[in-house]
Amino acid sequence: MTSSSDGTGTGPSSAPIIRDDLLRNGNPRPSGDGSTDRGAAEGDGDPLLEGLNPQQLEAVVSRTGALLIVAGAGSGKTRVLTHRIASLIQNREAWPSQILAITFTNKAASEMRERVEALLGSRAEGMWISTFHSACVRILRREAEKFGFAQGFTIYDSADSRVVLKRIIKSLDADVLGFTPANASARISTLKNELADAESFARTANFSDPNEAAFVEIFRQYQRTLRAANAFDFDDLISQTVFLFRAFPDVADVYRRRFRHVLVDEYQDTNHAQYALIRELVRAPEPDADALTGIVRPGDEAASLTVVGDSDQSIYAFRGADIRNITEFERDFPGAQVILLEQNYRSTQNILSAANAVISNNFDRKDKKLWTADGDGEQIVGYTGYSGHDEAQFVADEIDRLHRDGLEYGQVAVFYRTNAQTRALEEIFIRQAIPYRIMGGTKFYERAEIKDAMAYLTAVANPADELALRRILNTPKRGIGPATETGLSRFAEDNGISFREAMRRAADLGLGPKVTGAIRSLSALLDEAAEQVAEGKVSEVLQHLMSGSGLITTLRTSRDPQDEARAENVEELIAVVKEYQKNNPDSGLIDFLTETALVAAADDLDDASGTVSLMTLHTAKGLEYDTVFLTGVEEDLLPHRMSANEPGGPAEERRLFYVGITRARKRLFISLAMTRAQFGETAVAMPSRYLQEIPAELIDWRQSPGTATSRGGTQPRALNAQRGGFGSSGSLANRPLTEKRDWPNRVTNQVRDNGDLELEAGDRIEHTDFGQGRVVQVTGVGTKRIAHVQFDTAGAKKLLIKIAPITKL
DNA sequence: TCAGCCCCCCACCGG
DNA sequence: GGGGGGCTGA
Repeated sequence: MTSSSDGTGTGPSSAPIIRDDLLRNGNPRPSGDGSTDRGAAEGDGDPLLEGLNPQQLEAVVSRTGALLIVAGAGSGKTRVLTHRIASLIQNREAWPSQILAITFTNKAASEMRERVEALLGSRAEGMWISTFHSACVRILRREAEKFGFAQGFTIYDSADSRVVLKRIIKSLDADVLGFTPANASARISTLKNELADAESFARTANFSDPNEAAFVEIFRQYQRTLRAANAFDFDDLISQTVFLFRAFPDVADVYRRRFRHVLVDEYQDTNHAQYALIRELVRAPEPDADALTGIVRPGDEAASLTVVGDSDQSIYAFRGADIRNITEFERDFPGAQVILLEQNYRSTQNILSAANAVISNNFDRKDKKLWTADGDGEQIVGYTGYSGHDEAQFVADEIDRLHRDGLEYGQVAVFYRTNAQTRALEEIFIRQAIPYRIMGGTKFYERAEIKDAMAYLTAVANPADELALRRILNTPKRGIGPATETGLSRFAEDNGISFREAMRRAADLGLGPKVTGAIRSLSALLDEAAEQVAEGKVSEVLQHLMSGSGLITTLRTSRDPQDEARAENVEELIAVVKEYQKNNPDSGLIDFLTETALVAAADDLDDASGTVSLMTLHTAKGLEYDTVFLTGVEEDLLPHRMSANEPGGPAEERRLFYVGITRARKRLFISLAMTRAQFGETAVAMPSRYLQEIPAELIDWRQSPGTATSRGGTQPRALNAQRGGFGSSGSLANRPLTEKRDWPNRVTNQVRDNGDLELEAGDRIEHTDFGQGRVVQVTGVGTKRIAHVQFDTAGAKKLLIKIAPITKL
């Protein structure tokens, strides 16, 4: 049992300002009885409680040990969470360091942090607001040495895992059994999400099945390789933290005592490993009695747990999310309080009606209808382009129009199902001079040249990482081929030394003088860099590695025209490092590597307010924008072809569509294309089945998919049967459209190098896609000059002069 | 033994 | 469109 605060020791638990009764788990607050019928008057005078509806207020002030907030889209969930955190701090019920708030995406984490900081100012420091993965890395880095890893362990991304698996599969000839790096990786990932490891799996495996026997061996070797490389993959970060807590209860207790308030966002998306981690964290620590006084200190009870979720927004089944975690919360945590937030404060009624109509097609759900008191708003706008580029052009034109009417670019988001769809959007946006930023994509860090540069840093930070060493061994080309690589590897094995040590002893391998010299100078470069690390400056280390290795120089002098851009990317990485260092003066090389491994893009380093945000529907969850473009609403994309035939697939894809719709505050655009490029080829696309689930009167089709038939002609286009088909506001209804020439407003993705073409107001130009027009105005300088053109038939457009496919007449 | 070239095969979503 | 594997020429 908890005694009263003694007020003498150190640490928050002894601070007199902490209200002991409130730290106690499960105790009612002095001022309340836990009923949801709490008058708003209670919030009077406290800015943190003002303007909350009764349910939101209860969710902020409730202090039961376990709290589930069922929050429909736009119901003020983030507001409730951030105010709840802020009120804990403000009322001195907790120190910031006692708060652990977990989200799924980096974007959501930085958003929550910003909002808490806005409420509290600098008092938010010391709070852990992070993704599951970053929280686990922080714990693992501190405790790594307790279980045989060095503190500077590497985090392998999925591509790294596949390289390892590829080698293993090849060495075992397991490819004949149907193993590929991708499927083996997926299988291992699924197991790790269930907290299985190679040995526990082996215990239940059926070894008479050659496939299963081979898989056990692959799994074992994979895990052995990672351990030898002092590396964790993404799934390990969670599962190993759970194993750590279970194996070392005293270590777990440190975190259990520290985090008195654990809050989990998007709880419906937790998988078993994440669930287990939460359970471990909110378990009561062993009593920590003061040996001298015998006083048991407060904080020895289980931490309070707040989870927020909405089963209609569960979209991560593909990585093991288990909806039961939320549906069975009350059984898991007896005495838990449940609060429902249903009123929507984000979207117009038209948008909500569309969302309600769509999601009601999912069975097995508790009926729930979002509603707003704010009115119908504008109709949803629909558009069908001939191709992905036409669709992108429509999006660009609408953004341009809205921007001219005063809407900030930062208030606009474009969503899509797959990252591949960004290409067409980017090509058109660049040509149309629309500032955009791709959120959440890992693209930059997935580029080969960036991975190369990062591998140099990794090799310095974690010399055990053979994968990183092999990657840079012959990058740039220095005449060290596969034979030499294998030779080094064998030499290391034969002599019981690391690959890195084998490089130092290259002279003993009996290789040619040229190759030996190449290995030794690389080895020396890495040694120099390692010494430099101790002095601090990560950017200098990277610059030294880049100039010493000649990576940038090689790219600059290459004959391949694309290498120039690659060199610039590496330069940009150096700039990123410098920027990182400026913002995090106390952070070292390992911190930087962790950050880049876990934080998809450098997107929270920059303020994106002046740019349109492009992201996948998955990244969009939890965010909101004034204006939303939901693109590629086609069969095979949404639902995606990989999900359409899986059990639960179409329902999950519908939730994804629902998530996208409910992000919009005022304006929602839904678009699709008749044809879509994939594999570099163009295929016919059909409207998504979900489109017909939106009541026809809610959508204003600027250009309807109508009754156009697919090229195969065996099926009418999916939608015309319902509700009399699409509105015929577009001129295309009831007219088969199979030929591109029948389709108006079609654009290409052509660009042209216009060099230093000079344009001024009044000039006439001709554009490949838009025909003739008159230049109204020219803005910007140099390569960023933009022509504002009034086309004779295509309307007003902005064009980036340098690359637009235009000629001066 | 290595570099260059061609061809094939692929591809959902995130940390 | 692009990365990786396999083949060929030096």
